Amino acid sequence: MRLSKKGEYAVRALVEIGFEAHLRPGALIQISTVAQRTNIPEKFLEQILLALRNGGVLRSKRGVEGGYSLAKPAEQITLGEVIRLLDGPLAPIPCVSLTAYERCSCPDEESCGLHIAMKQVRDALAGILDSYQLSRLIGEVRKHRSTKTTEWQFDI
Amino acid sequence: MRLSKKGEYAVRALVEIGFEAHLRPGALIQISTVAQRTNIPEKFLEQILLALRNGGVLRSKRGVEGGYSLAKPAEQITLGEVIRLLDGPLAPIPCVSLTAYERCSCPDEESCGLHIAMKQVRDALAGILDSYQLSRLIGEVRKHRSTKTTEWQFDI
DNA sequence: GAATTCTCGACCAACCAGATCGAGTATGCA
DNA sequence: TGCATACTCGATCTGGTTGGTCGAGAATTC
Repeated sequence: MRLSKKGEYAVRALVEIGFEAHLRPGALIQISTVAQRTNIPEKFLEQILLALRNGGVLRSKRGVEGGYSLAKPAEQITLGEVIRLLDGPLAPIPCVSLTAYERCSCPDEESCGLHIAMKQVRDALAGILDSYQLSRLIGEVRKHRSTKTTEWQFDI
Repeated sequence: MRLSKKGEYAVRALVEIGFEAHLRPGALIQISTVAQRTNIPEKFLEQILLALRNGGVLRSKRGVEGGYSLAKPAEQITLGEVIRLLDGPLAPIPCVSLTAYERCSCPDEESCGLHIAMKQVRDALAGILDSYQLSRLIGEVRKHRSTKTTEWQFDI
């Protein structure tokens, strides 16, 4: 039931990017900067941000003064969306997945105990992750970092 | 967020063994029989049942007329226990695991958004799986199979 | 046109999942 | 005792995934 490094890094990077967006609205932030601040291997992070971009979570600009920024408000980005983008479906087994359903070997799904249990798990997982907004994570970090730099604390 | 084949097979096999226990209380059932009925590769199933035995879920007897049976009542066996035995901790990342905690790279866990979110996921997962009894799964199967053979239907 | 920064495909080592094999050991029975 | 039955257990194999790196290319700005 593990979250991959990709998934983990994606969330951490997004928090960093979202945090920056809050400090300097509209600004772009470079891969290298994010990599430094989060301690994620730069070239690996590159792949991750690209996936997020292709998934519509980030927006990018090339060339001098280029970089990444959120493609939509942090309230509209959920952990579920991000994790699915990098780790695939949330469902523990394919036969209970809505997005990537695949028939399993049991003779009858309706009466398969495992199926019923895993459906519950999938629903719980989706329930939590799909309603967990990026803005919430950022808020958490802000609360913490604000003990050092308080100047932008008022405006949220 | 996948459940491994081992975990899946373990549950399916336990349902079969538990079902048998209900039909013929106290009886033993052989690996080969379970393998046939569940369509799980026999030698692979062997490993799984062994792990379940070492984990205290199954009891075994060698030699002629040997086999496996539940080591305790089906009400006392939970999906959580079984899955942990074969797939390890339920927690999506080690830094929120109670049973296999490991510090992660973030500077402060209390203020790490990912940490907070994943803790919720872990709790939800454990909440569902640790209260899901094997007997419930068996009941489900009984309900279904009883449409064909009804003779033992009364006694539960 | 040169510096910067994202894009993208190829590559790689390590690890793990899923599965198989074969020898070993305990047990019951003739 | 000897043999058949079944679990035990370590070794091995294959392919795929994970986590990560490299290098050339394309867009953008100055």
